[in-house]
Amino acid sequence: MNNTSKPVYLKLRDIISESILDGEYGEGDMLPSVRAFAVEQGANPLTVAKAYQGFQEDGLVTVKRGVGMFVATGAKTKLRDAQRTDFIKNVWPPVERQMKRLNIKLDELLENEA
Amino acid sequence: MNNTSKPVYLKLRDIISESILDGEYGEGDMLPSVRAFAVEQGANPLTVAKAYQGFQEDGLVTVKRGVGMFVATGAKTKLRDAQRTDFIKNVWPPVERQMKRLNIKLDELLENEA
DNA sequence: ATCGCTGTATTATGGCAGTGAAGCAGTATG
DNA sequence: CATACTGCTTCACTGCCATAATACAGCGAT
Repeated sequence: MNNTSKPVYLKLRDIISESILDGEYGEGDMLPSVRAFAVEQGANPLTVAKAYQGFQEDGLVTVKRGVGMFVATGAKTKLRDAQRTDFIKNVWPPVERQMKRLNIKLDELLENEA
Repeated sequence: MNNTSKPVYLKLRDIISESILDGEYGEGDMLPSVRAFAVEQGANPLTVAKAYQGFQEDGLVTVKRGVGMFVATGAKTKLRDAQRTDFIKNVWPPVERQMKRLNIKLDELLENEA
């Protein structure tokens, strides 16, 4: 499948991103600890740490060693902008190319839902 | 990048797919030999063979041992249908989900080209 | 039959990514 | 200081990808 073949740490990264974007974790909130999140997701603590690592490199979370990881100020906006840019630059172009090549119209895609 | 991180044999597979879809290799035409295509693409013959292997398993190419590999009858349609199904089932849904989450409208995407 | 092309199988090697187990290091609280 | 939480570092295992050298097997033309 598409989701099955994806590395765990990337899937975790997506879960966290979505949680922040959806407001489940507001700015200043503490994220679940590495171990807690690992148990919750049935993953290895180290794998969770690897997922978290990317966020702190991007300045989306603030790390207080010995305390926890907190959603940085402006993280939601920053994350949204980054994902929008990535989508428009990297995700959409190949999708559009494939649609053209296969002659898939937007109509066919939008019918499939209410 | 997106293209750089992709395994070589998958990239080769894509190149061949596009060539067939675009009619560069018509039905009945012989595909480049493993060794020739390897030189052309700067890859290893074995890697090319691995790329070709998937096509014969899907019945898209006919193998004449000692002669070469030929585009099967109906391959173009078959390939097109398979890719359309895959696109609609596996590619589009996550794209659409992300567009909703990031509030990206189709208008923004379609402006960027003539 | 021989030569030159075709695809295929075998085995081995190097590199890299993902995952995992244990232990180290920092901080708050008592 | 002791405890219990936090993140983080180190070492090792696994599997996949790519490459390589070599050999084998089928076909066509000379």
